[in-house]
Amino acid sequence: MRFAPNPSGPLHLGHARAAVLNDAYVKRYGGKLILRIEDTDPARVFPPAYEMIQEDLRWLGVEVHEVVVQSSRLEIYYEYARKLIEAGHAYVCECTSEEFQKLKLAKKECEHRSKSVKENLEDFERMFTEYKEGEAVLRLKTGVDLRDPAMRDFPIMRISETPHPRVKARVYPLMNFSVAIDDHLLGITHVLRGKDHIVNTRKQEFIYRFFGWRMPEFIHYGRLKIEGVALSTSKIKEGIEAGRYASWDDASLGTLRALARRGFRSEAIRKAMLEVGVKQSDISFSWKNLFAYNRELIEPIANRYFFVASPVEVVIEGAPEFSREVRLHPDHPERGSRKLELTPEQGIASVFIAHSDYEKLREGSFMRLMEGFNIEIVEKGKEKAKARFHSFELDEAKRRKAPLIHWVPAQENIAVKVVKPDRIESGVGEPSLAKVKRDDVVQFERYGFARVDEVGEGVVAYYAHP
RNA sequence: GCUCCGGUAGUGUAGCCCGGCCAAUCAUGCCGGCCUUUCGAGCCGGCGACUCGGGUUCGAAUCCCGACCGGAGCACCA
Repeated sequence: MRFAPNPSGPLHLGHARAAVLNDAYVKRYGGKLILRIEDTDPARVFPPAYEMIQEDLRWLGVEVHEVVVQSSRLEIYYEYARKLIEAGHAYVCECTSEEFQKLKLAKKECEHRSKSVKENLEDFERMFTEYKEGEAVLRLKTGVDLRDPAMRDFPIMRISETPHPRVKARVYPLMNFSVAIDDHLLGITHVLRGKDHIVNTRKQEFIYRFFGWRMPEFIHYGRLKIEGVALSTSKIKEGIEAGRYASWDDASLGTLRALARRGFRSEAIRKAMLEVGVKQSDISFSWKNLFAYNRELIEPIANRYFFVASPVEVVIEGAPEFSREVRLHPDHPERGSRKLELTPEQGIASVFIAHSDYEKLREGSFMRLMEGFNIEIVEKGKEKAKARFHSFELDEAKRRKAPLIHWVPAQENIAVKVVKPDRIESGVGEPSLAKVKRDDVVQFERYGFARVDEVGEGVVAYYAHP
């Protein structure tokens, strides 16, 4: 089998489906998976992508047995093109695409179709020397009166004068030609790809027939619609150049490296893609499903911390001296604990709570600072509230169905920035966050899971999901 | 317009080829409960679908026809 991306950028969720599914078939039934990089359109080649694609596949756990780069195989395509011309199955056409389209729709042959083999062979060589880009293509003689206009004498070789980063060339095979030649020569027995290739499969069938080759088995799966992310590699590239995205792993992108940066595990992505399968109907991919799979994987490893987004100050009168060890993970005492502390001065201490919690408070509200104690709101201002210490007992809070709210001491805390797909949220985190390391996946209680991306003055975390 | 494909709960999926064991599977989601010092995890319960209309048949999610809806392709991109 094969996975055949364009080297126009790193892999995204759409590629992951093709890669994972092909990999899964190979692992299940035995065989070989070839990574074939299809770089026959010099205009769309992004040089770093050759390496990025392989990195992404390794991350995904896709086992590649062989790597083939099409630009290294141009001579092979030329050779088979000549064979086709010699057999009278192809001709060099000088029509412009508009002219040919008109003829094609009218089921009319163009004047170049009736040239002799000799003339065609000569003209083909001229594509390497004389013709300019757009002046000539090599067409396959499939018939101009075929039912499907798309099938009629489609082109298989063209000229591009855009320099190619890997090779010096000007004549390139078109996708349907190089794919058919390679699939056969590389011994591909099963092709698993998106249904946007169904028409291509029928085109490639002509080439197989002309050479008398046996067709591989084809499986086409439907489109994957993913809410809210840009998947088109060319659009992402534009966005990066225009400054809308910081890089290929910008939190708002659907690239695999963006997901990895946010703390997604490749196993979760594999599972989601395997679950989606190879149905030919289109599907709306739901993030919630992927979140659930990922949560299952990271929940056991993510230590808990308090992070307060958009902090608002609450001043507590009569606050007790308070210090307490709390588990880093409720189910894993062996992982140790973190210390929550509050040191009042003259009976007054101040904490930050999240703006979203603050909004729900009223004067007289009774609430509990998680892992701490119960307080009562005395006075609520716009940006600050006054509260009074009430009691220590958790039971009291439960009995009164008080909200349990996470908090951070106002005097001692760490600046935290959480980068989410749609915005960056700033806030403060508890002092023990000083101990987290880059790449740790943590859970900010009552907020969500995130991966630590940067530690220094403060902490920068990339948000994964709730 | 032309060529081709597909339609099972909010989402994904099993079942369809080989009709009965399907008043339809599993997961996720949502709602509720228990537990828990998270809106997390776990446990328990609930919600929720065969697009519609004909036909064949003793019997249809499954076979046939039509309608409707959705999608893909019709490039000198892959």
